[in-house]
Amino acid sequence: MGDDRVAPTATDLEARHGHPGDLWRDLQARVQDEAIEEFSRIEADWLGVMWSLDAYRIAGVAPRGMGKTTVRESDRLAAIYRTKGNWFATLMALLLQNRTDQPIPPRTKVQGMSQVHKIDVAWPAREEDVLVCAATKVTGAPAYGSTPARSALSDFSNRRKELKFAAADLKLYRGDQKAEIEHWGQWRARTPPKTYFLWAARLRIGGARSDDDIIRLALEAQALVNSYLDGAGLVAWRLKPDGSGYEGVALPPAAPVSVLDDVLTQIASEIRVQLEPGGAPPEPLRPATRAVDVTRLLLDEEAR
DNA sequence: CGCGGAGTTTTCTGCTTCAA
DNA sequence: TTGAAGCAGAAAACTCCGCG
Repeated sequence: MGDDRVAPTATDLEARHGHPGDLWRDLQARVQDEAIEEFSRIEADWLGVMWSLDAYRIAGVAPRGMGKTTVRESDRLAAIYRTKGNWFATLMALLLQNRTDQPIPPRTKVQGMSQVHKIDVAWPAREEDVLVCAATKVTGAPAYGSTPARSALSDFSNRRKELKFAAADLKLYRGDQKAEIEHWGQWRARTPPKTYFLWAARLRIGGARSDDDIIRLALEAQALVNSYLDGAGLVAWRLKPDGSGYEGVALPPAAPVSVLDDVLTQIASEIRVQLEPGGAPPEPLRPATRAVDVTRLLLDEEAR
């Protein structure tokens, strides 16, 4: 994509790279219709969606028929681009639904100790006393215009804090009355919900800035597992050497975290273990007392 | 009681700023 | 140069409310 070339139009982009919204719809339909359970079976499709979306971003063109036309095109494109995280969350929920035969709607509200969280993947599908949670993230973006490529690790410190807070707040919801003095690691391991992190990352290669190293990503994910979470899975991709598309990047054999499908398997088996003999999820356990009266907090906030 | 539109809240990724 | 912190702006989800 030389700078001296005339900027491609939406028609050019669609002919060469497909339409990201259509590709996403097709992928979603395929996962549902074929009851697909493994991400590896659709990884190429996912990379195709990402490739198409990134092509539009690089060209500064908003995909046809997406977003509101009243919004300026650059803003609309940016907003559409930000939805890729929702697409990935939806995809993970669908795969897990197919693996468990349990309804798993994406982005459900779940009550934590101090506030309600919106959790990408939660089971059972209810607001209280959820037993299995997974947060998903999509990070990394190509360079466009004068903006340099964004590293897959950019902003990770913030995302990390959100993940830690959500995990701890959800576990604190039950308001454990035993209040025994015990090691943090033991408490978090035995206190529901189980929490997982599913990370999709576009690795930055070449250019003025340094490459993204998949080992670094894996170490960051592992640090979360060591301190807060029950598992983390990673899928990473990068530009093909000939620039014709994206290719998956394999985790090194000794990598501290797992590939996505391994963690999906882990989550699915955790769900299966907790199912009642009849195939229903256990009844929610309501805390006798809430450590924080959320209603009061909201009122205080509004009264400002 | 259900429907639909308007308004509000939450969440998303990435940009800017600042300091070490 | 790098990373922490805060913010931006739109989409999606949710809530509210009037109406028949």
